[in-house]
Amino acid sequence: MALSSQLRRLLRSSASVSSPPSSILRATFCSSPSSSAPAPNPPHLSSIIGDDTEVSNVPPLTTPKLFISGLSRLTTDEKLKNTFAPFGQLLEAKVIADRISGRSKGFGFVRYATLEEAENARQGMNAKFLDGWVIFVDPAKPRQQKPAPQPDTDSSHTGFTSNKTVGWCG
DNA sequence: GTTGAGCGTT
Repeated sequence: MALSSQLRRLLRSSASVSSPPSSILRATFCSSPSSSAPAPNPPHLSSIIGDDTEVSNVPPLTTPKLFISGLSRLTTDEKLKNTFAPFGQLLEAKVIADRISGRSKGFGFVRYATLEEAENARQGMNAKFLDGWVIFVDPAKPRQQKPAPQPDTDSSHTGFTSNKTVGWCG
């Protein structure tokens, strides 16, 4: 069954999904009654505890491209597109599949026109169900650039190719 | 025929 493996996957990343009990964190900040501590730099508790912002404060996205992970292997591009379409204008929606086997790798990318749409889709579809699997929406990292910039064609015009292997005297 | 870590074929 897919549920068991999904549960295992959820257990792995439970740190970023489950909201930790705030009572424990607040208890940590309770200063001990021992007044021996001079506390030369009293911090503003309001800035530490914060408002209602949970520990996983969602920072604004810096890219309209989103990385969708946890996809079902049956989920395809269109399903992804239809799922993320209501959140904004999709410029791209693709499920990455292995070119050899042709099957999905279980993750994909969606790109919106603006950051707001991406933010909306992220907060709307993160840790939600798609094809029976819990998907995760995260900002995508810039794709691998071109590997070989090819600075110049060396050893083409000089003719100085060290063909002879340098043999170590050792 | 699916068994699950992670960032793409152009």
